[in-house]
Amino acid sequence: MGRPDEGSPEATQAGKTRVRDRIFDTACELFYQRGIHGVGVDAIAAEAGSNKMSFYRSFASKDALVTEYLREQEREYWAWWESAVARHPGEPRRQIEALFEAQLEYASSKACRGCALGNAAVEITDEEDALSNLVREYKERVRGRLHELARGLAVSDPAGLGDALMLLLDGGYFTRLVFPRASGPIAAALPAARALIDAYIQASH
Amino acid sequence: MGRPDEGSPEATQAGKTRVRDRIFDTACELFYQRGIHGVGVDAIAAEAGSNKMSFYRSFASKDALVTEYLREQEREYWAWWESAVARHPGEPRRQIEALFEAQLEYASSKACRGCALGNAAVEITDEEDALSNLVREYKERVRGRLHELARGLAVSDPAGLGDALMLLLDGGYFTRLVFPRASGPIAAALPAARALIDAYIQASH
DNA sequence: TATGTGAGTTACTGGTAAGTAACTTCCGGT
DNA sequence: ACCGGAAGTTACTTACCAGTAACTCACATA
Repeated sequence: MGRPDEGSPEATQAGKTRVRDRIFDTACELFYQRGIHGVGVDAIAAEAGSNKMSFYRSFASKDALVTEYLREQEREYWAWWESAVARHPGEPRRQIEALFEAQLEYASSKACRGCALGNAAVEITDEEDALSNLVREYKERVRGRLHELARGLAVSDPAGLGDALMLLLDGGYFTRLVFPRASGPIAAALPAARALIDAYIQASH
Repeated sequence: MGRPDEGSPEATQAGKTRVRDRIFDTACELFYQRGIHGVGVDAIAAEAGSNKMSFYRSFASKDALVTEYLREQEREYWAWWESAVARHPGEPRRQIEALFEAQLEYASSKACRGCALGNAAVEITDEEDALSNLVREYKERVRGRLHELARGLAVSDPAGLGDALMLLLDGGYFTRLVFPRASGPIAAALPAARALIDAYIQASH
């Protein structure tokens, strides 16, 4: 039945290949596209060419899967961030611009449904929830990184600039849910970021 | 059982007081706080001190209720907008600032859960859906109004400025879901908007 | 007093979702 | 040939949710 290739037959950690991974990848895809509450484990398992029992052999609960999903999204996000930023080491201004360029490029793809973690925050309504904390910590890290980048510029209010950049970034993700591809206001994010940087630099004499 | 007061006993339009309205108000509250998919009609009716049957006497379906909810949210949003803008007629710059001031004030309240319509866009996953169109049209109207305001300023790229302002606004709503009250980046929106306006004006000679 | 209407109550259908039980099948290594 | 584990299958429980049926109650008005 067209099994995918089988790499190392190690029985250690790499042995947990296939089914679990197939299910997980499918879950990530579906959670992102249809929302966490919008897709059940049955649908996930079926879409992965498996079934519910195999699902529960790999995951303790749907909640556990969602947790892993969010962690994976964060991992991918930082990889994306790192790869954008790595092109201009030691040049915070270029790094910020690269982030906005990369965001626009990503937003232009059809599969883009905005920010996975941010979207989750809409669905996760209980603020005491572990998932809520996960999202919160992620957003705080993003904020911290932007503050850091802003601190690399010669501005007197790096926190203000970093926060402003975060608003542009998240505003882009949020509006992308409604405006297809790059037809929405997200296309204005990069020039706005540039203008903001200049303005905050000038305001610092 | 503690019935609320009864005003005009008109049998015309004002006669549809009470239950339907109680249910509707409760629904708006719950949809906003817990999400559209996060609350059932049973819970709404019960919370309104009524029951499911009375609910279905007033609303054709949950979907119909959700539609009305979104329309009501949009109505309230424009009322909010108008009241902020009305304080500075003929002064687009002050009007924009007033919007950001009002947003920050609103975001500082505990009940704030960001943008109701935008949040709905996260939950409504089917782009062909009537609700999707409702949200899309709303966001397009907001964008149009911001373009309009920007056109009132002496800038060569009003669309760019309007879009940038929309990103700040929506970024504020989006991040508000995660950061309590005004502790998040939303506090930086007003100064950033001011800086952007100045920058776009200066860029136009 | 009759009557209609708005509203509450109970109980149901049908569907979907999370999670479990018990069994079978396939396959790789010994 | 045997065994163990990983995966598939069927069927179940429990719970929730949208929507409906049939009935009752309170009451305001003509």
